[in-house]
Amino acid sequence: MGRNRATLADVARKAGLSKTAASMVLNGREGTRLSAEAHQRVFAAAEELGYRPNLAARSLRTRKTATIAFVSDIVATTRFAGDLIRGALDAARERDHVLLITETQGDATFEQYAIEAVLDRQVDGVIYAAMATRRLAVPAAILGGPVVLLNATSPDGLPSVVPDDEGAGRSVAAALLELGHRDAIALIGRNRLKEDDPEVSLAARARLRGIRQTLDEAQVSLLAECFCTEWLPEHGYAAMRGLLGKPKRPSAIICMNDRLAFGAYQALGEAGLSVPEDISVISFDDDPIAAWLRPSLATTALPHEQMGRRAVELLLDESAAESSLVAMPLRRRRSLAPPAG
Amino acid sequence: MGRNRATLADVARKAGLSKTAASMVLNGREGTRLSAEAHQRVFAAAEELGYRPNLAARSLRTRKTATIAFVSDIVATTRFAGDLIRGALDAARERDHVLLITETQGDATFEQYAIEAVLDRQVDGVIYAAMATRRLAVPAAILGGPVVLLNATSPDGLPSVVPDDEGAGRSVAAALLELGHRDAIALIGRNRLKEDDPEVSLAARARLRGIRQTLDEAQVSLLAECFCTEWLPEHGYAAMRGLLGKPKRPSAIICMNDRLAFGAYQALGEAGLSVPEDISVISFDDDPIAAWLRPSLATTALPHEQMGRRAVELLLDESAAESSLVAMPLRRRRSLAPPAG
DNA sequence: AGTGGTCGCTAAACTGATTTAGCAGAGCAT
DNA sequence: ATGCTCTGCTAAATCAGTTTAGCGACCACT
Repeated sequence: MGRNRATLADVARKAGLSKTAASMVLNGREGTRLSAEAHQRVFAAAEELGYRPNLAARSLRTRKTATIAFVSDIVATTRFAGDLIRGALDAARERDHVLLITETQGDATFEQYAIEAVLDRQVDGVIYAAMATRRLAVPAAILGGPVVLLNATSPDGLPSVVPDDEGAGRSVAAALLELGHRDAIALIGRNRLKEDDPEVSLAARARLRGIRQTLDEAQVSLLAECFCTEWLPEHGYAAMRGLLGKPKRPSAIICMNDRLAFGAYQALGEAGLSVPEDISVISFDDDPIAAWLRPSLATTALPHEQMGRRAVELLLDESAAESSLVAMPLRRRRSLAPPAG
Repeated sequence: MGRNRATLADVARKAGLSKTAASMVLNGREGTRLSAEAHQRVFAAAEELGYRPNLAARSLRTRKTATIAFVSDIVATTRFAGDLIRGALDAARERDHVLLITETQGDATFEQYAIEAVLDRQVDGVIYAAMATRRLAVPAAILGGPVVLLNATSPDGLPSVVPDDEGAGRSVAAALLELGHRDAIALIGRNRLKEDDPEVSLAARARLRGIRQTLDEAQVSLLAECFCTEWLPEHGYAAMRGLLGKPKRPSAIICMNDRLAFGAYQALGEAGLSVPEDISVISFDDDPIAAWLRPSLATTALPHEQMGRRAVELLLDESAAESSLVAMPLRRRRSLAPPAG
């Protein structure tokens, strides 16, 4: 891989100058008194030889690698990881950096290994990412350098990038109120564990808070709240069936995520009810299936790609703010309508 | 990030030996005649100082970085990328390597940049991955070192890892024949572009070949074949509606992927037909939605994680074979039943 | 007593960049 | 003529490892 590359010494020789001169010219150093002609010669030589600096040699001296570590708990199990990574990748490229990716799988041994691996490679900074928005403890070892938390917060008050779930909760509730839904709104996806343990999820509580706040302001209270042990389609299905078994049928359903909503759609379909004519449905995440459902599902998007970008910005740009709350835009789709009757 | 780390010189000093001795002991070099006691002292000193080698310095000399580049066309748009990466990540960790990830977005400028970025960092090898199984041309620049194609093949005959789509086609057809379906099997998802241009897809043609081969052997021919411009739910939906409008209703449907099948389910639901009582459905990919559908969808799994692993093995393990075709296991689920009547 | 071999270890070169310290020559003032 | 500053450039040190070449002590053998 890349043997016989021209070295700085080759460039200097070809230009008839010293390595020092070549190095300074190529690095665009200010304040050197090298002649315009010397600049020309160095650039020409570098061009001609196709010179590319050996980054190992450079970072040995400078302790900079133009490399960022992206350490996450779980890469694969969620589709969202891809977007997070892609955003970070883009922003890193714009800043001439590259991403070193490792995964801890939530395992202490792997985490230890991952941290050592990236520190050994002298990365310029670490993005510590969680796949579900949550609070976590950052290993002390990486606190020696710049760290940004992505989709997570920590007790240490490190800079972090998280989605505005509370705002999303407000948007969702407001969208229903706007259409005239009031006393027949039901919620699917309450979950004690997610709501009470910030190390499991910060999203559940924030979404709920946003929903409650907006409904309270309109003096509306929920018709029903269904608890689900997980946020998967089967749980949404079961919850929806439960709701349909009750005397008062809801006019609108808020699901805590799109997968629950998918399950709810299935139950509604079986019961012969139509979305949105009989019941409106709105949700969170903007999983691809939201757009695939019939009718398409209104939801609030987790802007993962933008979050990934933001993390790199916080890490590398001096000017960037300390932390950031990324808005979750509402996607108005076919699953919303005014209440029937 | 990792300043004041102990150096090899520190370890040597503490052990009362030379850097040479320390280096040799720590690298477990055979054939050195260093005493057992010297070994002890070096290990003790390294342990005590928490010594970790500076990889930049090491790779400057050895031209090895224990880093693999994972260059892919598109990371984000498909969920599968995560699994591919995760498999590679795991296998890399087991071999004490780390993954440098870049994305070309199918853009020549970005590709150029990505290639340079990884070559500058002297990666030990490159995994060149495509998100849809296809044929592609590998940039000449990376041919200087080990390269493995992942989910792709190239005219250069480089080692590659691809799923056995033809085998999957056979499994799918065989599963239906086994249940007694014969003259009323329809296919959804024919697509000239995907079938004819290997730079777009290798999967479509291979799947089709597998299906045809198995049906031919049983002297069965397809009842109908629907063409779709894309393999998305809406196209599956439209195709299924088209089929239901014809005089002879199919007893089983083969969809070229799970998203098409999802669309087909929607059309069947609207038409008041049940899967699998009225119509069996089987498909390809094992997208997470396959398990979420009601009834759960039988499909053949793209073993992305295993493919990621395999690519690293081909790249780093001497013993590994040249190329590999990874089996796509059949997932038998609820969407299959014998033909009605 | 001289020679050769093994043992246990080390000095120094080397990788390819950056950076510090400083040199030679020109121009100018005293 | 001497000292001073400025210009344009370079030698050498440095980063932290790996690797080559070889040194001195000791033993055995003739």
